[in-house]
Amino acid sequence: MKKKITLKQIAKELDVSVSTVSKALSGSKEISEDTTQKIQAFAKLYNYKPNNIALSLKNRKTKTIGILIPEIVHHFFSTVIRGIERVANRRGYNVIVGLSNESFTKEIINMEMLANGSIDGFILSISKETLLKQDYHHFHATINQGMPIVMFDRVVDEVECDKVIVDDFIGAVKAVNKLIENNCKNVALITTMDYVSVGKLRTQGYLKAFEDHGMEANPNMILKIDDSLNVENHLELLEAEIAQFLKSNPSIDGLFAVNELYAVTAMKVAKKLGLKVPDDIQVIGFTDGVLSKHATPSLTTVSQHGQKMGEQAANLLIDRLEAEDAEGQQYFTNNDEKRDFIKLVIETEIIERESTK
Amino acid sequence: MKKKITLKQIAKELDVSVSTVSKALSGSKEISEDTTQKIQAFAKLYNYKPNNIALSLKNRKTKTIGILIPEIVHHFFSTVIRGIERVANRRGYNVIVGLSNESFTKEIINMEMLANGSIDGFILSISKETLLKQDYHHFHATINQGMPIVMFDRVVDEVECDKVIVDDFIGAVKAVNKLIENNCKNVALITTMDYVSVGKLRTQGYLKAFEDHGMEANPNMILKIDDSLNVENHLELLEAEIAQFLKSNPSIDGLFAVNELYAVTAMKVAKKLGLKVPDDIQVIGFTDGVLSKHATPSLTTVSQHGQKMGEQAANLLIDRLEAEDAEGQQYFTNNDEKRDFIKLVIETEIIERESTK
DNA sequence: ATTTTTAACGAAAACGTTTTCGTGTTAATA
DNA sequence: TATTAACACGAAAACGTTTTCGTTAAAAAT
Repeated sequence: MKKKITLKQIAKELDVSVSTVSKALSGSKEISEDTTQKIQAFAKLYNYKPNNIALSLKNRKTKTIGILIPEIVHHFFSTVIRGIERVANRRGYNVIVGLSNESFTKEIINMEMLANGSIDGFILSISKETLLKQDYHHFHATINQGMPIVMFDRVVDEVECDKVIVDDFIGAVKAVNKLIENNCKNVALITTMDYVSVGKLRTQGYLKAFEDHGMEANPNMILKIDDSLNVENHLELLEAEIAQFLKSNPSIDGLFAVNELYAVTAMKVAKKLGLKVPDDIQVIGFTDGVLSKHATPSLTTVSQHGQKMGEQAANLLIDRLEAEDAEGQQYFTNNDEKRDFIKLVIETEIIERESTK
Repeated sequence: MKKKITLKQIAKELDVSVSTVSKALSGSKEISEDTTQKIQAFAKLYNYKPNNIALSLKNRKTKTIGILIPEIVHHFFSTVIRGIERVANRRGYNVIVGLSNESFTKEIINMEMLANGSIDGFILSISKETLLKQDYHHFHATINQGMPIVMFDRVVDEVECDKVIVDDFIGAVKAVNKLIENNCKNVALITTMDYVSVGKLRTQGYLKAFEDHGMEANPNMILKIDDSLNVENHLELLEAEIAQFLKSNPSIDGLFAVNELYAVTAMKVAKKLGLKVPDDIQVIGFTDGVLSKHATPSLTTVSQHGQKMGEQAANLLIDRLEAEDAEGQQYFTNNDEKRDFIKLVIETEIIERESTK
């Protein structure tokens, strides 16, 4: 068991100083060719690699970025992570993951755990509980400590930072427009409670589409699901609620759901009620995940391009980190002139499949 | 923008030495009550938190564990991560994630990137390409450097380390047994190429079940999919292959697939061919993911308990890390008496749904 | 009154790097 | 020959901690 070798050990072994070894390895021409060769050979032989922690301490930057998301067993979030990891890796960064589990407290604990030097910046999506409480002090606190944050998907105006979101509003408009143009006379909506910002926006998009067509939305055609109780484990409840909804609104011939689970479940329920998809009822969901792709019939969805979101978020963060860097060199500044924060909007795209005509 | 405060700054501010501050904060009774109080108050006021990197360097351990998996947009792997994160967090560890993307090279790069001090140990699942190449030198190398590895799911005998796997073999046997006992006369198998160890084991389980029932397996009833080309993006190909398979074997009335995608796709194809599930053909998959749960009909599957695997893996790793620790204290040893490596087997469980009778 | 103990604190090393600034030797210049 | 320049290297500081070992002054014991 050969423990990793350090500069000091190389130095002792070769009877030179630590500084000489360091310089030789970085190819400084301060060191003679002979010694350089000797040292490099030795280092290669013992597979020397500089210790990351020591470098982090010295450089006061860790080259790792922290991801903080509500849940990882979730197609959308995992695609975002994949996107982040991709550009992070390409740009020489590592990625450390924290899970809030939709809990306010766990979000805070995780942030504090990571904010103490372990990472250079955050990429996060706010937990539902935090959204509900509207308590954002922990975000402000870490930003004030000089640690940049990039928020994605579930963002909030109260926090000043870079953001990357999907145009939930327009996406919803497009989806509902499509249904209306496909000759649906009664387009219903299945959505979440309003405190989840994205649910709210998608609902507004639904309403806007009606308005654009000079139609009036019927409140009875809107089903709000309370997903405070974990839906995944209470599928029957969800199904029952949707069945009830569909039965009491038999005229529904088009359906827009704010996530794919609702959409797929609705299709399932519709089929059980003897409705044909898409002949009797057309369905569009939001979030293009596995379910949409593999459902029967496969589901037309509004794609969020999670991976792209992740990539953009990572680029935003790293850009800012490296800008700070360069800046710090020049004038050691407390320039409080508010730097502009960027809000990137990723365009949605409707992926047409079998659940619409 | 208040940058994080350090011991040194506190010391200067309060006109004491750094050591005094450190001791006071840790409640050492070497320091008088007065000064302790003063220092603690000041520290709390400025929200002092020790710098993790500095601690890591000093203690020569980072309290973070590295996860290296082939893919993250994958229900099984993300449940495993969730499990790891759960116990890691509970036991005071962080989690850093690397993605190999099923690539041998990326696996190596990622390992090297993390092995240089960033983490205390690995939890990983081997990439397909590595499995194919059968080149495990990078695992041996990092183990030799004294960094423990725990492998899960895709493991390999050639590497000596802790492992946690699912009883793929028995799981498959159970599944096929169930089909046979449900009166299927011709149970088919859809599997992967043999180099993916789990696919191989599940195939063997299929064969064993036949043997147990005194039946002979028919090679024509086994479809081996070459998933070297990314199946997710070539769904039509997969469907075509399965359709061809089902058509040329019309007697099939039971089907076991080594993953849920194959199973769900097979159900889809079967339905298109006019077969009723489960009346004409019963289907069981492996891996209990979203697809299984939400397919219509919902899919009976062999559950792998990914979260549990993750939890166990994390516990194994941390146990070993902390054992090393305690040991290192006592005798500064190169005790090469081989420490026993543990291989945990997580029991599978058949989750019955609508695709079987 | 002298020695010993105790209390309260500080100096310095160590973890593994990089980098700045010397410093001594040799070679080139005046 | 005396001065300067170039070369090759080492010492030390710094990043932020913790911990060991002094050290000083006061309190206790002799």
